Amino acid sequence: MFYTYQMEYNFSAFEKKWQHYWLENKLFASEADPSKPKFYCLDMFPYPSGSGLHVGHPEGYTATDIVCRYKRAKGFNVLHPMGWDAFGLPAEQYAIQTGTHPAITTKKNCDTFRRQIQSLGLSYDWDREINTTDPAYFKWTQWIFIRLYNTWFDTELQKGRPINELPVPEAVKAQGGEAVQQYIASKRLAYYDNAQVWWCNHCKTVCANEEVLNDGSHEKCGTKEVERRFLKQWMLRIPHYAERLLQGLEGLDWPAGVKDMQRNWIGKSTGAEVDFIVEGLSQKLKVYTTRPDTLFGATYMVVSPEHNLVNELVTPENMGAVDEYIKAAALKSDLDRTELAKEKTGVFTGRFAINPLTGKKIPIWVADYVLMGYGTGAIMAVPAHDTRDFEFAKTFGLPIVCILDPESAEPALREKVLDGNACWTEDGAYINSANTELGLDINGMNKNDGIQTVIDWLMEKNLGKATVNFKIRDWLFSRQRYWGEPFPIIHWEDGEVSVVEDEKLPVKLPETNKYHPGESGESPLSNVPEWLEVLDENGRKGRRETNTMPQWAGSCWYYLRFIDPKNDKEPFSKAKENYWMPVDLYIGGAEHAVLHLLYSRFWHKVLFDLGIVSTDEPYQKLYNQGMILAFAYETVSGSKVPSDMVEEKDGKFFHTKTGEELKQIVAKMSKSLKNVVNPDDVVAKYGADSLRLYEMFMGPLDATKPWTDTGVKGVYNFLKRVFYFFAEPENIVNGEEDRDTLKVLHQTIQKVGNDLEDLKFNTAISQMMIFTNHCYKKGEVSKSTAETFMKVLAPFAPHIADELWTKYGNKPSVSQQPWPVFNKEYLEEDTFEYPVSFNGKMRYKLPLPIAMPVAEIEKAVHSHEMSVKWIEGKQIVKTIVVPGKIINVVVK
RNA sequence: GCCCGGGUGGCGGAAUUGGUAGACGCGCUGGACUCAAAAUCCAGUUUCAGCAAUGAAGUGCGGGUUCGAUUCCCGCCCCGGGUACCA
Repeated sequence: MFYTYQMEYNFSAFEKKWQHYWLENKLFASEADPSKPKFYCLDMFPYPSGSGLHVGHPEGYTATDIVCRYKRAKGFNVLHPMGWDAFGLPAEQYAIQTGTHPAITTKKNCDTFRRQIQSLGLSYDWDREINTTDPAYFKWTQWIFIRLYNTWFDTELQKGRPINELPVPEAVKAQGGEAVQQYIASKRLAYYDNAQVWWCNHCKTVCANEEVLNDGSHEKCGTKEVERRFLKQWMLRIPHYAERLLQGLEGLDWPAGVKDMQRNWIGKSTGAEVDFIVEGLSQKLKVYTTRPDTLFGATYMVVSPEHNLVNELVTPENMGAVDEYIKAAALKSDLDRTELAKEKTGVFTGRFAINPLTGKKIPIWVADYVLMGYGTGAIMAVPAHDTRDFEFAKTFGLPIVCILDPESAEPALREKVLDGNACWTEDGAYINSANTELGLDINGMNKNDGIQTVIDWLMEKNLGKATVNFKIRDWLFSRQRYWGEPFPIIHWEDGEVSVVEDEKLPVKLPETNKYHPGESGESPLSNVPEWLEVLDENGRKGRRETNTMPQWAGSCWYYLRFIDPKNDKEPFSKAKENYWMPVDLYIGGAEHAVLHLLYSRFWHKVLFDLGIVSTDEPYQKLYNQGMILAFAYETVSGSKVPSDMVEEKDGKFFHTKTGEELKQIVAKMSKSLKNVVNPDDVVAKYGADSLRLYEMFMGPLDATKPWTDTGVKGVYNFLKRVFYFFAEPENIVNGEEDRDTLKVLHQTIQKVGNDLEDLKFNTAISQMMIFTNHCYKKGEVSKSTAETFMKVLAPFAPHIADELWTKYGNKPSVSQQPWPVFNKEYLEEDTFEYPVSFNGKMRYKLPLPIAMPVAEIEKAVHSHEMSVKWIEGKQIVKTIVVPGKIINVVVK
């Protein structure tokens, strides 16, 4: 049925209708079907906060939704799920304040999020919705933890293996059962140990290294109340997978920046370990260096204050000073150490080591610029060629010996370096680097050859060996909180630690009304004796682990559960996993570039090694959506002014109270600036299609961009124009389509399709606007053209597309129609309007047959009346003709 | 400091492998419709000069390669993100 009069674009009259239709008819439900190509498209599932959706969420969700709708039209079997990463602190803090159980808050927040997401017309398969706080879900999180606990990493095979395959050395076996257990524990990927950890006094919990920002604040709460504590904690040996995690990046279609960040975080470095003889001590001092080639220039050594040889190294007369220094260093946090990086501190131990190459005595110092957690916690210092050592040597007047001539440096700098008055870390030619007695001479060599030669020599003389080091540390995996997955672990009174059997999972959270964590790191779970205390069949007493898992746990494997979310026999069916994995497109914020994505890759690789999943990597293509910002206002002095205190006059901004002129800036949306945009309001005012379209039209998906209400109005106008034109029966005619219209239509089919493959939504929308503008100029199009356009528009604005599609007498839904095939014939032209340039400047345009030979084109250009004034009095040097592109005449 | 991005009209942003700079949208200006307004439609809109035709300049700055550079190379400046004594 056609409209018989021009109707308003009354989106609210049909958006809800179509959303219900899609949902009720399960249009977007998908089942594994090996006969069809699959496409697994995933959003980073949200933490359902109490404040609801903000406009940043729909950005990524709309992008994936458009891709999914497009891929379905292209014949793919699409998996597109949504769920909730619902463990976390806010619900628990709320519980502490109000006594409301976090499960209640969480459910309410999830309901809000679901309602908001559904109001955007996103094509999720809601039958697959999951929630990390659901025992039916975290049963399997616990199950995976047990797998981690029961896995060791075989360095030789570079592969995780079941713990029962771990070869135990005879020497350990000889020491008895306890030693064997300890040995096994030392190899498990999950282990329980005393660790120096970050403790947040505000959150009353420990946090991962990764969660402490470099300004010393806690990522989760923003306070700077973090400090070091020693606590018994669960740790995961992610460094065992460092090399695999690094190598795995190679084949992934990820933003280069994210790969770089992961590489930096893993922090692989190659170098050598070198043993130094210490005067008057039987133990040798082992250092790690990436520059073994500079051994000739090592003039002193430094051990970190926590080094286990410090007490042996320090001589009686230096004991007092060293003790004092170590105590002071222990009180400093890593942050303090870093902040004071400008001024190096340290103290002499009184002991000397021998430089194996020069034979000279070199002093051993203790200094906190050497960290215990990296390498061996001791270094050889080469002040001439390491900036940190140089600063230290300058501060304490230690000798600086240049052993690498900076040939490429400017003469003045080179002079200073040679004299030991400047530091040089680049390449050059070695000097003072030979010891003929020991058979080593690298003088004249460059850095690369020098490093290799010295390493070979060290190996040969048994003084050291080539070594690889990683920055990445063990992952602190427990939190002293209530609202998290309980560990499936029991500590028995006899000291044994055991995991809960698979059949007894999940270990659920107990009911309690005391959510307060203890002052000294006991979890709220330790206040629930009936849950805490257990007995085994022999009457042995045990206590459950009271820590809970960090929020990262649930998100480490959720993409796998989406594949088979209702399975209560196993985490997911092997066959389905085999069909759907890997995730083909994963879109989310760049803030997860390291933590979530690295943790998740780690778990996945373990599961892969154990044969539980079929791919080595979980996410094939990753894309980060940019942040959506808002305009904000500040005074000349830089203080921010809330948006409701600002008025605009002639493009300038003024304070409503003081009249002061204000500067418009771009900032994050915040309650205090009163510039937060709520998607619900946008949907109410302009409709879901407008919100979707605007989010995509703002700019490239990965760009950071400011929200403007006039921008929303822009795409809303576009949709109105679409509606007015395509809902008007007089505009839609029967019969053959006009050639011009076919051309623009097929350009649009092609451009939109290509842009979607590249995630270039903004230019795709622009092309649809061009098509619509063309239709207005023409005044009418054929029914077939209108229907084709609806198929192209449908992924972006599915409600209006289905509304118009059915008005043409078609059965719903247009989203089940195949993507239109573009026909190249319509795009071909027999003439091309050449831009004619003289010396590279475009001067006029000349339409010529596309098939015209180059020689004739030249003739036509040279003889053209417009060319006269550019050629007159000059000589034509040459004429460049690129057929179908440009003509450039070079004159002199 | 180091590693990634990015600087294009009044604004958001377009420009295959180097080939018409400013698509599309916002805003603005003018016109149509209207008693009027809103809505809608049509036209114009990089800057400067000119009534116009047209000309000159122009993609952060300075050089270079090229018939031709937003695109490639060298040296800077600014903005955003990450990271930071990792030997």
